Amino acid sequence: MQYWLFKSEPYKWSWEDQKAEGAAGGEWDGIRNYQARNFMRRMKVGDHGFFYHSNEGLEIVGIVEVIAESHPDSTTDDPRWDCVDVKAVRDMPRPVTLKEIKATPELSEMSLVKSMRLSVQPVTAQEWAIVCRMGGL
DNA sequence: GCCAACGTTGGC
DNA sequence: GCCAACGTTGGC
Repeated sequence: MQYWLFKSEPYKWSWEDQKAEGAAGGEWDGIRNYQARNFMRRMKVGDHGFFYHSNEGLEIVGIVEVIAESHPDSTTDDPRWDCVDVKAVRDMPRPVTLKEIKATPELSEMSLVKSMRLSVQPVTAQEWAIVCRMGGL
């Protein structure tokens, strides 16, 4: 099982929107960045990811699960772009803010801190555990 | 709304 | 294949 982090600007696609899709979930589409796409290609069904609100919020608000592996992104005809499907699993009991993450030495190597523009990124098992604890899980 | 960081594009 | 110009992201 691998862990990931998915970023979204809440006014485009929010955690509420994600939850509204329910168990059926939906495509994590619109990614037009090779690095982010390559991470999605490595995802397996059952992998978990954090759902992060960028621009507004700046916090991890929930947990999603990968429910379909990489396939063509239906929002483009360009064959370069693939995406996975994800569904909402649960809210973070207490959202974990970027500020808190930056203030935590054990999380200083997170992509969220080091590669701030990467919209889909890997999270280590250790980072996952720390953030979950901070979020009240 | 600004602007720094950084990824992408395209001319050479 | 380099690199300048350009566009986008995302924190502040």
